[in-house]
Amino acid sequence: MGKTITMGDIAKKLNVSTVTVSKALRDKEGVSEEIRTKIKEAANSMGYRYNGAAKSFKDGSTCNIGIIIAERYIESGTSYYWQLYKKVTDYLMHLDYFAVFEILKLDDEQKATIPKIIYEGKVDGIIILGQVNNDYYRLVKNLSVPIVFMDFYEKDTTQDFIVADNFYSMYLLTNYLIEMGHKDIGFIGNIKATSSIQDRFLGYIKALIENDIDINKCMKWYIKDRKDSGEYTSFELTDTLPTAFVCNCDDIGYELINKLERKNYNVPEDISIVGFDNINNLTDSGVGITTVEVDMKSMAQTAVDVLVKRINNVKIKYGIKQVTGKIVYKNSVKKI
Amino acid sequence: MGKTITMGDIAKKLNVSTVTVSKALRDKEGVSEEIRTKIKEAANSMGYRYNGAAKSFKDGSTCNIGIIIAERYIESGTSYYWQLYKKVTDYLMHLDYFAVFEILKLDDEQKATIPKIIYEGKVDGIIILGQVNNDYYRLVKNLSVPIVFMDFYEKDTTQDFIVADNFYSMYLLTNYLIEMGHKDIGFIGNIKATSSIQDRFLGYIKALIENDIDINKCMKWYIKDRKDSGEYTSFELTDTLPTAFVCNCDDIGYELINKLERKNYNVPEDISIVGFDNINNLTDSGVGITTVEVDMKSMAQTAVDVLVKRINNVKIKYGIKQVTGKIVYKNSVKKI
DNA sequence: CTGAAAGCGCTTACAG
DNA sequence: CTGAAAGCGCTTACAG
Repeated sequence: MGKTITMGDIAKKLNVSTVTVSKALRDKEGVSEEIRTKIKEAANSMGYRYNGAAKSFKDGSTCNIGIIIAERYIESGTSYYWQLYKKVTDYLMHLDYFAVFEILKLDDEQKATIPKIIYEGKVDGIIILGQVNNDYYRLVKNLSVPIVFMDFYEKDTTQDFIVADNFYSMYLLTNYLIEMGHKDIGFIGNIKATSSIQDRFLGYIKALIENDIDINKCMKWYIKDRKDSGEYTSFELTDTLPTAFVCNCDDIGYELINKLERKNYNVPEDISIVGFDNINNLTDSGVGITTVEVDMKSMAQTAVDVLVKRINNVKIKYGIKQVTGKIVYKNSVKKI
Repeated sequence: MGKTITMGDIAKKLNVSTVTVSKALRDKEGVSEEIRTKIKEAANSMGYRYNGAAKSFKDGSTCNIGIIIAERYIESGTSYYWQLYKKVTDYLMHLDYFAVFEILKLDDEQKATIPKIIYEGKVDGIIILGQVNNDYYRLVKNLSVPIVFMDFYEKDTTQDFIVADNFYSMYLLTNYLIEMGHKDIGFIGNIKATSSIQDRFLGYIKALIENDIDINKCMKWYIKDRKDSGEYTSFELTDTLPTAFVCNCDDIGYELINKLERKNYNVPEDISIVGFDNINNLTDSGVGITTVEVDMKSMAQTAVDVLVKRINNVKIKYGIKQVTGKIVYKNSVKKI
């Protein structure tokens, strides 16, 4: 291949300065339209290619944001995280940043290996999508670039966490069940697995407490759907059943309906169900789960806005930002 | 923030040369272990951050690959393209490249706007994932960086296309149906929507021809599941039904089973079904569709390998590369 | 093993 | 509107 064409080459050919070429090509002011046109034409015909690295080098910023997602969150075809990832990327581009993607391997997480995008100095900041283990968390939070954590948080007031308002949303949703006459309400999830599940659980408990419902009784219907490590396991129904279940997510909710229907319980006639996430499934029997829809767009924008401010050294408070979701009513709850 | 620490700063502090610092930090030979250690420690304590842009600038390559996916392919939570994207990224990182993601908006596709990653000179090459419209295709294929197209092709022998072996796989799968005694076999898909669907259709037709099955008869059971533009539409069953359906993809296959079950036809007892993609669903009635699993990993690696060769000016032949999939037998076909 | 020198292609700040 | 000069932080190729 021939040698690379630079702005200097165009300048020489047209007998103008490199500065003028730069202004013309990058649509900056300070060039007459006539010369600008001539320069753009020359650039085209000479096969000029803009060198982004030179610019990044010059002004000391890559305009790249790294997005790190642990592999386990994106192994299945369906994943909430892909949608979040997409919305983050969308908004980044809107602000003239680029998304550089890194998949965090289990091994690198456990050994707390420094991310390649950092080691290679590829990005101005990082967004970590989804909870990571403690060692890895400690590694990345001490990195030399700003970082924002999404969809989980730690007890650390000097970092930025963007999460859905799990606690409050599930509190509202459980209250709704109670208003519909339910008092025997189980919970499905593993409250040690993630901060999100735990907070949803606590919102559920708060609603029980406020309504003088016996928590110990309801705990008989606490069913674990995954290991503490987050890995899914198949779960069994309890011997007796409550009149309603709060599921930590819709996926599990639909699985629950399946299990119930096979034992000839119908939803919502026999048992009511609420979930979280608003995945747009329907069972074959036509049941859609009443659920919470997380405002992913707003989460994505908040995360990016915070990160960009950190990069630009805008002083803002550290801490958790909770993004409020909305309840989506379907047909999985019956008034009793 | 203080000023940026450079290799030069470390060098000055330790009374060595910048060259030595560079060698030490980048794990190159030519430094004694003693000095290397000292340099690494100093880098740490001084808060040094490697400047990837400087390196890119210096050696004229960004080590970034752009991945472009049209927004319409990733709007739903579930998408084949996310998995392909993930595998491409995985392999890129394995080769020390980074993935820069760009979502192609419908508007930019229709107006054939130059990709931002190109305009900003961010990448050494591009992979386009999924079929794009003709104007956009013509734009990008004339860009100044190497480009590889995945999951579709055009009649253009001077470009690189990596596709699944749609034709041959569907030919095999249809033959299997015929071996199981089926002669009345319908097809669901829109053969004008994408090259993949069209080729699957042609593989199906080939099997019919070879087995002297009346094509015109089978065409009575050709059902369109989407518009020519690719947008999904809901479809109706034909008045009479064949004994088997070839579905252009599993998603549609599961939708078909749903429709059939609501009309009290059972799969595979009354009607057999085959699909494509091997999405790991099961109907509530416990049916899994016999299908083709595309070797996504191999597709991803092939695409990346070709692109990297183009970037390095390795002379290889242009054209289509078809990656063979495998048939996955489940329980949606009955011998009749 | 160690290092002096040159250069990658842009942009900024300033002068005319 | 136009442009001369300086400099961003590395790495390569070579000499000692």
